[in-house]
Amino acid sequence: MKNTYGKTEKLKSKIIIEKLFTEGKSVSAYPLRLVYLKTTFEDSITIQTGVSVSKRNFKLAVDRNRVKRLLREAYRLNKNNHLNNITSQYAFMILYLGKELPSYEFVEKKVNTLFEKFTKAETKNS
RNA sequence: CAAGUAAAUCGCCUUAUCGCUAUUCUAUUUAUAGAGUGGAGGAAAGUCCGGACACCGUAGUGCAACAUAGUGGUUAAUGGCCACCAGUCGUGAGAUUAGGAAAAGUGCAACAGAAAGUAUGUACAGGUAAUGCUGUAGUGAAACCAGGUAAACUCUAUGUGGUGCAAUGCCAUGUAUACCAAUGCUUGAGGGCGGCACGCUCGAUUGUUGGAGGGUGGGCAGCUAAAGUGUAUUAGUAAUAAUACAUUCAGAUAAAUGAUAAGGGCUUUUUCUUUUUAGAAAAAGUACAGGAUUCGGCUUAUAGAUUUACUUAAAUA
Repeated sequence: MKNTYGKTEKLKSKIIIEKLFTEGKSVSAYPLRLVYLKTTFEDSITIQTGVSVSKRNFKLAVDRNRVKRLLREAYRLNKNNHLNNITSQYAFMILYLGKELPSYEFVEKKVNTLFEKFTKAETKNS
């Protein structure tokens, strides 16, 4: 698996997103929160991931874009460390709950702890 | 030189690694790989004006509402822009304007003054049967057939149909012409028509409104070659227009243009060297801000840098 984050890996379907927020479980590592749900996709992709930043916390579009880019980048570079062994299909949504612009280093660290928590929670369940 | 005024321009760069998006070519396992080429702004912002484009029935009359307000020009169009005149501010270069009408009406008016209008006081003079009946003095910008004020109502002139690409057209998927309540069928419910009235018009075999509920919530077109951009010449004081040549320059949709590392610019501060110009080192900073149908303006935000034209009374050198 390469360090890519292309079109097919992005979570786009409105139905799944709605379902994700109503039925999904979550783990958090402040200021990040991961909402996830076991679903089935039509494509052969195992995981689809989206990224979201509240308009309330970041008024300017420039800042929102910046945070989303950082989150995507951290996910792209670190997903193989955590998600290679997953067999069933998942929908992910990563939320940024903070109010200040973070540095990349910080985001990367938090994403790693976030996925560690996630794998722990899921292995316990199954 | 310094301090200013106006106009215009730019607004970080390079390399490496890992990525994103559109598209072209090649290969095949037909959705993946490889290679190539595009990929945010001067304001993309606010959504304040005006157009293009699309639909609503080519959209009537009156009232209301809103906008504009010297003269001329410019444009697809404007409430924008340009030129000139006038007022105000500044030594000046320039800046700025709320620049139509007070003999249509209503309202308002500091200080002074008896009084600023349904008022007539005081002193003196004149006059009468009698009386602020007449004149002068006094206050004030203004004292009665008079003025001021329209960033007060108002009047006048001119203009404005509405809704916005979530418009609109098509394809796919899927369902409920079911249930409950109210009301109506030519003696007309309700809609079209924007705020009201008139007027016009559609209208019931599946009517209309409300309740509760079911389904979709995907894709394609619209969607980027245009009042386009650059250069030059000509006309014009200018806004702008015409001609010639060159050029193709984002199309995403939980929404692409990024991340990391290294180096270099630029600015400021401190320290050191030097007669000065300047040089070296360290630290900090490097703005405002992200397309969403599109174009022309306006408004607001913006670290820092550059260019051109012009001004300077007083003070200082």
